[in-house]
Amino acid sequence: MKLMVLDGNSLVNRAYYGIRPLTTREGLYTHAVFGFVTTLQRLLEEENPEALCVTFDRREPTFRHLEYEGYKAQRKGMPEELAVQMPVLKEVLDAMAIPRYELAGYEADDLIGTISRRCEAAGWDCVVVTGDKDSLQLVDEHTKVKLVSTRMGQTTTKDMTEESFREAYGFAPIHMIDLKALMGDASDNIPGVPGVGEKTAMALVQKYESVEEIYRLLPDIEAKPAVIKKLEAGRELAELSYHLATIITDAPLDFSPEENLRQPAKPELYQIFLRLEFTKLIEKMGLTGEAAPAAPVEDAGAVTGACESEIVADPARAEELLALWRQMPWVACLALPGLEGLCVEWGDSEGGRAALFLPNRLESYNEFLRAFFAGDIRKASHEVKELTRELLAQGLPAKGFLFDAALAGYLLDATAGHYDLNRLSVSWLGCEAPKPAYLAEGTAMEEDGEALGAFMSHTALIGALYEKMAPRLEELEMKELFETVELPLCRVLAEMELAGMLVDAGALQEMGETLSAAIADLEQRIYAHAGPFNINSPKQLGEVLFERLGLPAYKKTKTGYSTSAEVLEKLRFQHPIVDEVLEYRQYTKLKSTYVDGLLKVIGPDGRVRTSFQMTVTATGRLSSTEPNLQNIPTRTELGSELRRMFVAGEGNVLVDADYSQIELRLLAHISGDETMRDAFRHGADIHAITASQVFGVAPEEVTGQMRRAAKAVNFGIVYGISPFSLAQDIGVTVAEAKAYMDSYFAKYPGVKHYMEEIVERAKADGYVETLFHRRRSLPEIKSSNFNMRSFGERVALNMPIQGTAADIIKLAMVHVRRRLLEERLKARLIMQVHDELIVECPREEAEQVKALLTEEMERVVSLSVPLTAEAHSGKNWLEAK
DNA sequence: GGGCTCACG
DNA sequence: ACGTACGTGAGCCCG
Repeated sequence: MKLMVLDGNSLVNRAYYGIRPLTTREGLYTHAVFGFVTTLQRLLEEENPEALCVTFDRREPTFRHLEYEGYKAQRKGMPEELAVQMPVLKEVLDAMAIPRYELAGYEADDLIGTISRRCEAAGWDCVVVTGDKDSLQLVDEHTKVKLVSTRMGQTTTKDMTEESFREAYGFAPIHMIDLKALMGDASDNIPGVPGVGEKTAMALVQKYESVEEIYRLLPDIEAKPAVIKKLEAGRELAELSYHLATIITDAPLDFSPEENLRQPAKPELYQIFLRLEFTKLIEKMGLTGEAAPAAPVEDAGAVTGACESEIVADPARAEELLALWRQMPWVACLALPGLEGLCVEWGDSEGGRAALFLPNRLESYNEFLRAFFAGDIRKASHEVKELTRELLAQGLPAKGFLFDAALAGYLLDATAGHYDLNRLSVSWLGCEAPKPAYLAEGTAMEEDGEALGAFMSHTALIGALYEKMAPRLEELEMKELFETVELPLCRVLAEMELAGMLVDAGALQEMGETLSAAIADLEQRIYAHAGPFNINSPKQLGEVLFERLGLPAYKKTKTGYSTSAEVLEKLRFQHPIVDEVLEYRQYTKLKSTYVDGLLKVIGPDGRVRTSFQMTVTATGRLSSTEPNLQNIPTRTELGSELRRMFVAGEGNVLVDADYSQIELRLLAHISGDETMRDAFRHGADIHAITASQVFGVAPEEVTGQMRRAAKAVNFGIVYGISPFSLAQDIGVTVAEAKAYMDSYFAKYPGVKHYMEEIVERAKADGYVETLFHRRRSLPEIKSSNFNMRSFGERVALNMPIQGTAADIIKLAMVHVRRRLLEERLKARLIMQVHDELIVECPREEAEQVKALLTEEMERVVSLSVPLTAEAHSGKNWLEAK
């Protein structure tokens, strides 16, 4: 029989510091609990013990504090963000039916010592799990210690048995106490012998095993005279430390191993995990809600109100309802994929009402949709961009949306990650949405009561969400952003997605063949140096470069040598294989990601259609998937050839317009720095100006080198760079980089002031926002963890700038679309790449479109510096740049 | 599925 | 001393 005992305090600390915050709802910290539970799951799989328990420290002083007032004196209390998670963790453990032990006057360690000895007495084996090496003294024939460590977000465990301990340390585990008695322990403030460090202590214990023995033989031991002197002087402290370092094994604990046999989790675990939004864990552990007793959260019906429902089969009834809805302030609606059904929900004096429309039940289904989406009925829905795309694809109108629950969820918490109806309902309504049975494969809605019910409940939830979220949007001053930017953008993006970009498949194919030949050639040349291996495998490549060929390895990753371009660049002149690998990498990237990747998704009409994601980025930018058209190469000449493959249709051209230096202009505007503002007002080359300022030379004396460095500083500032990273980026020493930054801040004091102020404000408010009030909450900025806090500070600097730029181009897109329609142009927006818009239009419209684009882009907002855009046209994307 | 690498703004 | 730039998505390897 085997019992596993966890050091609760030690493990929760590892979990807290080990992983990045996964905040669920604003201000609710859960990641340490999450980390603890995932680690526990893994440990259980690994060890599969029959019994399990957890021990915790108590706040009360222990004998160690009483006997030595310095004990753990310098140790700071638990950070607030962790402290608030402790009761949650205990609640989770209780729900998992895992016994936990704590005892006033004893540390978790002492309870573990006691438990391990009781196990042994009962003939059980014991596995101690902790991150603390102190417990190693408990290791013996029946007790092993699993040491948990967290590096770079990765949790690893190391088993220490009697044997492996002896191998690592060269003495028996029990003498860990002696080691600590000699060398002390800074983290617990145990003194040890002054002047004796780890090395000396190790050597002594390896030779003499115990403190007692050392002092018995003193002064005739094998050690330097100085050491012997120190030992003599430090005898009392060594004995005290020995006492402090000894883990208690006979605490008066009410414990016997059989009471800790593993038991199934209690049903409330599901509810707790749901509340904490541990959806992954719910899935992994196979928890279900059915097992839950009277739920602490309400069910959807209670929130959305009882619902009277009908399936509408009579065209006259449909007309009647349409007329009714036109009179109402709003209704909620949800469509099935492919518009294979529509549910509409509204409220009257009786309560909730729902009507269901299905193509095979209502003869006039299509006409009904046409009327419903014509624009005179105000609709709240979910994922309006997707719905709009379906409607437009079927030639139907898509007007009159006043709310999108997913978009609202995103604006209210841009880092939540997912905005499906269940998540939103849990966060905003405190209820669970039924499983979307209507999305199951092969569901015939009419016969499937469960599917119908879920579909209607979901529609009702949209209404409830609207009522809950709309006031909140208003409170946070995001109503305008929502109504004038995000919602109208759904239509713009849906049209862009449907339009797609025309790709010259033949030319792309040809480029692929050229690349294949070059790749094959490089492959042979690389093999000639090193024999055949998989060049695409960083592991194999690392072995070849750094072991077989003996090149110096500058950098390591978690799993081995780094073979990144950054590392290879440094090795270029040491072996010809390096350049070949770099070239090979470049070609294979182009071939597999772009040539093959794009060829795979070209539609029958020769066009590729991306999906724009509106709810992904933390800053408000869009993202592009399947395929990602926002990362088509441009930085290298060969790569930019790919842009030649994106062409305009017959008789058309592409017009490409991009904002010039939008982020730096926003920095100038937001920070109010006069020097930077003046530079932009005078239309100067900002990087050259910065260079002349930073390096203290006349503008005409700025060299290319200086301008490059200044450009890197300019960009770096926007990201909250450190001198170290700037040095890395531009290849100077850290001191030089620091000097550049210092003179930068001296020349642009407004920028420096902004950086300090925004961080301070973010700390006070817990969030940052853009000029248009788009918000990102920043719980990490108050963290006591240096890395987490630093990350928060950089985000605080960057988000208002990147996010405002995103707001601006989104608004420009809405305006551009409107103008193109107003001016009755055939031109259509087809692409957006963060600061760049692409329009496809008949050749004759090109000049007008260029003017229209720059005009609309520039007049979105009036800043204290000019906001400028430039437009070009051409037969393909490369030419239009 | 996570890690590495690399493409973009 | 810490560990070292913001925001993304995709392909490949490997366990």
